[in-house]
Amino acid sequence: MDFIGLSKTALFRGATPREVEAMLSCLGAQARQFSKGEMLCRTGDVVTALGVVLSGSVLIENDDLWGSTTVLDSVGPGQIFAETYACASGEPLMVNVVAAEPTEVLFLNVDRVLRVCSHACDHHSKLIRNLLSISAQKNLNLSRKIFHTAPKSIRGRLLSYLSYQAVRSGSRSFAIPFNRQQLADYLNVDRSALSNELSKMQKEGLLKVDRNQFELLGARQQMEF
Amino acid sequence: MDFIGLSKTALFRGATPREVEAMLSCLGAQARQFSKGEMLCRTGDVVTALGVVLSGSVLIENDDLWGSTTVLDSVGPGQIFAETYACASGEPLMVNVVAAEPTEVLFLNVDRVLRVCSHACDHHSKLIRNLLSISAQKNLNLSRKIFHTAPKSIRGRLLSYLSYQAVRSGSRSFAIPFNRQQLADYLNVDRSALSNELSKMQKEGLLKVDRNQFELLGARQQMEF
DNA sequence: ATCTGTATGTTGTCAAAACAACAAAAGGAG
DNA sequence: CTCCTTTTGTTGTTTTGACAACATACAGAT
Repeated sequence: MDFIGLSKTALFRGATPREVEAMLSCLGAQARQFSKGEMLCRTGDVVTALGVVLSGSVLIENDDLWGSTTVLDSVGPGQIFAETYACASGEPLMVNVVAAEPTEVLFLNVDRVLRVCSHACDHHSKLIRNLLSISAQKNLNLSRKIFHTAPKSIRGRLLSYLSYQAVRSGSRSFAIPFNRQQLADYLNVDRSALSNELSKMQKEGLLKVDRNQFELLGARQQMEF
Repeated sequence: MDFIGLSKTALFRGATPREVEAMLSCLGAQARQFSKGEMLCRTGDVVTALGVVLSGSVLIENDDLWGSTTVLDSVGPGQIFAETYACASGEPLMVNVVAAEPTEVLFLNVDRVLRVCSHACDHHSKLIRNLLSISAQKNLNLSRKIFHTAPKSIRGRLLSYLSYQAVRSGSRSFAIPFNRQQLADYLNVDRSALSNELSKMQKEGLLKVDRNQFELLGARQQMEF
């Protein structure tokens, strides 16, 4: 990803490549290279800049009390990371950011992004709107995950998640973006138990499943369980 | 809460009462009254304005598939609501907003907030920074909740939550802002099971508890479980 | 002090889900 | 096609936590 490609990302959407380049110099953006495994930020750090992945990818990881590492997210070209911490001034990181491969990252100081400069105010304010939109979007994603993992039973979680997917797709029949293991992780349940529950629900006539293709059936789904 | 009070809120922090008043007229803010039980927004609505509670309070509620209602949050004077949906343009609400009592609310069109006007740009951009900061902060709160409810066992959740509280307070001894029931709700577990687990952990010497006062003990907490 | 309501702790039962181990199906690569 | 890998489904066992019911402790009011 070069500066031209940036104009297609969520953060710079709406700006032309020329404008992107102008903004970057105006903002004093710093590009840096990282080799595989190198740590860009670590738990406890207080960051003031957000990162834009230009090429390669970074992993957002957490080390628990017992030393084992969990990958929370993977961030690829055009996507940003650490923006939440940079925007909530002063909050120390609860995660590590590690290069998953040779990676080039652009760092943007959030204060300078938010301090509207006298020139180019219109693109600049578009950038700010994009940043806010990204943050709000992330917010909704997190809320939804909490929402779908709130029911105590696997069936409850599945119905919550699948109902939402049906509404979102505007149809009782839809595909989900997860395989079984990923869905189990998302809903915070055991994969085999998830498979099992789906089988049961299918036998009870609540839905039809084939791989990641689902169909919710009948009004009975409001009554059962 | 009047316009003077607004200057002490998270959204308007940094602006004087005079400046707040100037901004409000510049932004075309609309104040409205609601009587108890009145619905301000409902599931499925697409909103373009955020709400600031001036007096009274509103409840953020969810109606599940079976018609029962869950209160997700309560928003009081000086706090804002619906800002996430208003900022993530086009996302329909997944919740209802209901007046819990006679309530006065100020609605701010987010587009106008984000469209920097020619006058008063400095306060205006402070407002935008505040909004982004609120969003980022909310983001971190949601992430933390997801994080602390990720472990499958009650003990795991407790250790995750308590460790964080210890780090945040900078001491092994600290108070938490929840009673048992609230903590159980936050960690998504049964209250009595939570009490029980705390007892066990205390017997095992992992910690000391008295009401909402906690003390994490020794290095053993890294080894056990 | 007593009464009352609320918060917290304790115990036992039971259903649900984690876990483990395996079988079956799907999808590629040669 | 076969071989290999990955994904998904099935079954049985074991652990866990939800739930109910109750006991105890605490705080406020009278």
